Amino acid sequence: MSKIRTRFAPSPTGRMHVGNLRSALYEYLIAKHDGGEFMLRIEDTDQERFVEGAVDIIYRTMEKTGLIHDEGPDKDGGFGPYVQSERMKTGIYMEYAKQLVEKGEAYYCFCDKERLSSLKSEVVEGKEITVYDKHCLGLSKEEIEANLAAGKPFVIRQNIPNEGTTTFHDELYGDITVDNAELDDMILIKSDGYPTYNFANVVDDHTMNITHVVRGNEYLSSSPKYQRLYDAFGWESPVYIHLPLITDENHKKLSKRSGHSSFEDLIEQGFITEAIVNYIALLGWSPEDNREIFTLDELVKDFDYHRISKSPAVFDYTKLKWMNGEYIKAMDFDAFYEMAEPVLKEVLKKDFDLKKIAEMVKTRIEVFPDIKDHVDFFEELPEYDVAMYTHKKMKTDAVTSLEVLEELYPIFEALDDYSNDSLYKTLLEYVEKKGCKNGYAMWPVRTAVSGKQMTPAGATEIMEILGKEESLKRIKVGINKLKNA
RNA sequence: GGCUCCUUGGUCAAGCGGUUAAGACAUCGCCCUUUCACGGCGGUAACACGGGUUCGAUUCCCGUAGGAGUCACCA
Repeated sequence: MSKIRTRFAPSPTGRMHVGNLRSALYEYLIAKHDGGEFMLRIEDTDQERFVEGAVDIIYRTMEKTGLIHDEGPDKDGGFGPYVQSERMKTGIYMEYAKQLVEKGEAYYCFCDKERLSSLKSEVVEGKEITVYDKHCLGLSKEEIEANLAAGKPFVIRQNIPNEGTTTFHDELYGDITVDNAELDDMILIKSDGYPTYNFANVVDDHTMNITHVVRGNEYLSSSPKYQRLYDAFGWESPVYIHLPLITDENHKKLSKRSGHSSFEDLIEQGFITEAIVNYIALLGWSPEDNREIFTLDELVKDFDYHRISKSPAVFDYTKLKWMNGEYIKAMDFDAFYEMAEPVLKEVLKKDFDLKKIAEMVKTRIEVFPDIKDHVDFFEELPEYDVAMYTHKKMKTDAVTSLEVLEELYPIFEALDDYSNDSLYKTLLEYVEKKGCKNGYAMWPVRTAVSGKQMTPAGATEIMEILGKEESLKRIKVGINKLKNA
């Protein structure tokens, strides 16, 4: 068998949807696992939905995620042009459409919007469902010529018989058969001369030698029509691989409303590219072993498309966050700091040792914005409740937070070396003298000095960062709080 | 509504006729500790239902139910 060739064929309409990104990933993986070729084709046949700059988003995302194409608009591999609007200028689509007309597999249609909307239609769940009545199929050659000569706008429709069935084969779903009567005569060429996605897709996949057509499950129901097109042309059909849908927590197709439906959304929310790629690879596919953390190269090596699942997968934001956390923990410190620094600077305006703080926080966050909540107390002591001084494990009242803080205050006041080592030593000495467990001293100090339930470091580490003056000030605040309680 | 697809814990999922039905996230508990967090250990939790086929069904077949997708001069 010849080399596998897959393609990613997005339309430039905005951000990169995670469903699209996963399609691109799988298309890349399927080709690369087999040493094949991965191609990028821009499907911009919809003039109205075209968004300025969207093509750049596509390039940028592909490069960032490492899904490097072998051929594309910017990399000619001999099958160009790779942009459909440019391909159209070569006349390819019209040419093939006319071929179909010759064969009786397609026909000109001059029906206008009014007639179309007067067709028997049914409204189901707010959607209008109309089936074209083949009205123009009955036009004589003369009538067609006359209409064309008169410059009457037209479309070209696929001619699907009302009888019989059509079957196509999907690698994952097997043979799927539908009654032809279910299939509408879809438009191949629009009145503006552009091909529809449906038609351009088939023509391009064939003329660009695509061997494996990998796409979302939402195309499953229109695939029989595409199959008929291949058959009508007498072309060998490609291997079809339809991917299970990615849904939101309500099991509906992931939409923009979810707030994390695009790659850009996720990047803005502080996720790492590698983690995103890794996570979506596992939405609909699993390896033979139990591994979950994969680099792109490792995925290429392990990816067997026969293991792609058929049922839809919920996009689990929580698990993505966990995975992102794993990636952050595995990052080397310099790379981490580079990404953490801007976030730290957002909340920390005073003169702190940011690197030290970054180190504290590295193993505790899942996404970068988490940093803020972990470190904001350094900047300013938050309002906190005295109740935080009572710890559930400190049942005994033998040693109270108040007495600890009051006794410790003068000790810390007398201390000049505010390094963590020195502070810690001092605290331990106190504990020993006092004859209580470490926690009875550590807990109130940490609380006083941070005002937080949860901190990225222990009491003395925090004091070191804060410095003597601020530390004492905060302990004083704590003492007052406890006195007034 | 027609058509098509899907159905293992809350979520991702392994399983492909015989298993104590993996693992991960989440959740809960315990341990550790500068008594939080991080980390370690453990627990709770699933084969949608009903018929077949079979010595034996989570696994194969058929129904039912539920869910989803699709039905554009959008892709």
